[in-house]
Amino acid sequence: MAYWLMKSEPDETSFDDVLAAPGRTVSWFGVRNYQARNFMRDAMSVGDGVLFYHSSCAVPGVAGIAEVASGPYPDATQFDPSSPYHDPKATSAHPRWISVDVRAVEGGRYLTLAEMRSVPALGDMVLLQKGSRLSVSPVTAGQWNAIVALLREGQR
DNA sequence: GCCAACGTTGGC
DNA sequence: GCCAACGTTGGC
Repeated sequence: MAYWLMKSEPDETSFDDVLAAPGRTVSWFGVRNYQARNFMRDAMSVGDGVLFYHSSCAVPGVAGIAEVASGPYPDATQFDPSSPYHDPKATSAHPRWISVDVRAVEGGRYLTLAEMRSVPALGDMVLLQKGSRLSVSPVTAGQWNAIVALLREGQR
């Protein structure tokens, strides 16, 4: 079992939006970076743990725990000329970008990026490296356990 | 809104 | 295949 951190802009899709979605599941579309795509296509498995991260917002941080709920399939928005994620070089015969389904598992308190930076056990996280801007990044088991413990602090 | 860092594009 | 120019990301 592997662990991942996936970034979403909460104005577009927040963790609460996923909790409210049918089956608590959404399609993760719009990834347009090859490294992030390759993680999703080649390394993710159904059941992998996902830290749901809110980016490009007033207070970035981890909003909850989710899981990978499907294998990879073509991202429909790449074929849609009216979508901001449209890719004119992608065809249905040769799709370039993929999606996976993500299911919300558990909320928690909001763990801010600033707090994550203060936790020594998280110092090696890909997310926290200088210049890192991958929208999908791997998380080690140790990092995962530390973050899950922090998310559960003060929760009933 | 700024800007550092990174990724992509395209001329050569 | 190099690399300058440009575009994007994302925290602050």
